[in-house]
Amino acid sequence: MRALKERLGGAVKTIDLKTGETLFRQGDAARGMYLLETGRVRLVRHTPDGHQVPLHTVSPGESFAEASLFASEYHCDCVCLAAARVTLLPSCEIIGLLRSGDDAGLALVGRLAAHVRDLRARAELRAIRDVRLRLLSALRMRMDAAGRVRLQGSLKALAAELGMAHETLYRALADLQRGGHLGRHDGLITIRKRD
Amino acid sequence: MRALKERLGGAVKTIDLKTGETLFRQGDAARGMYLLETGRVRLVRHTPDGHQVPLHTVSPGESFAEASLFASEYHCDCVCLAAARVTLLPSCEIIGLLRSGDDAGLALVGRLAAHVRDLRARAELRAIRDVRLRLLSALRMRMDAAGRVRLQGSLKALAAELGMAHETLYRALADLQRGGHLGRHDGLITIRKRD
DNA sequence: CGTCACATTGATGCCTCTCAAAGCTTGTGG
DNA sequence: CCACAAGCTTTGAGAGGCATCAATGTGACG
Repeated sequence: MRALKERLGGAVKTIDLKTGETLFRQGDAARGMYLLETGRVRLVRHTPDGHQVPLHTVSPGESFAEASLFASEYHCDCVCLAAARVTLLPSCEIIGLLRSGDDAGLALVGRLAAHVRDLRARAELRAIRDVRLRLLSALRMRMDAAGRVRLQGSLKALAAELGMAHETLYRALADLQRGGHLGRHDGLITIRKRD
Repeated sequence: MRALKERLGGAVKTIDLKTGETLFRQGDAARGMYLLETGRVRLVRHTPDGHQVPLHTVSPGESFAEASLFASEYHCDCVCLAAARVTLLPSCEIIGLLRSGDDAGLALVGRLAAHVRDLRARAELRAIRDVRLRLLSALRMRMDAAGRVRLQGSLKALAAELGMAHETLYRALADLQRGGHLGRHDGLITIRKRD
């Protein structure tokens, strides 16, 4: 990501957004893809009858609007949820990079492919109905070889990511602990092996 | 798509599948991406608790398993829904094409980007808890300018895609119809405008 | 004409959301 | 150094919604 930005050098452009501001609208000519440096933005699509369909909420460090690299116009609105700084990577520069066969371009393709895999993994996780199994699967995906998980953020944030109420997550965690599936010690979760 | 195949020339390989056959399974060594010539195949992941997560249903002319280009093994199953003919495009050939900056490689990147967009849209849909709203949003995303939706597959398949029991979808559809949100006539669904 | 998959509706039970309250941790300001 | 606020963690009780089981109707297809 950084490499891509550096490779493009002066062609990138930094934009600051205030809460509620719109970066681009559905139908606007596509200028390129973006990197979210700080803050939070949301991609929203409008249906013909005026309703809104939220597509994605972007967190810092993520790229977004990659699909617009190959489109003539944006297919959704991008609105700012919390004061943000974004970097614009112009389509033509990116495409030039790809056309040149530059490694940074190849790396971008790899990231896109990884993105697809990651999104599919999340879809799988969310499809698990039972919250205990869902939580356990999520933890298994994050654990090291010894079965230990050190959570990055709060349990509450994890609950939101897994699509459950935070109370439900606490209860599920307690249940799994009672059932001997995992142990907890000051923020470190240890997952017991199962067959 | 055709361009990609022609560019690779003799490196491609044609495979015929019967209904129910499996092209590859989760964990198989990745050989490359595929092009669906005729028929229909589906990408499916299996969750630990035995549920299926349909990731994507491929129609003729589409490419699939692009993400496996940069992975050592496939991360989902590919099963044949209707007798199909597919073309295998080996990873190493494709990567060579990308490195050369060929237009066909560029088009591939565009498809990957579109895939990301599609998966995000699905994720956002599944995040809607109320089944009626979820169904309505899904229909809104598929309707034309006049608010009409002609479903591709069965309602049962749509239910699986939206992550709900098929009975629940029928009931939700009936509810929405009773509430005047939509109308149905021999397979065609018309969505009423709302303020 | 039988079989199979989809479509539809009913009844029931459980799981998760929601509201509520209390303990715990962290940070901040007086 | 204390007191207070704010956010996370945890547990309880209740209500509602969706999955599940079950049964029937329907259309396609061989």
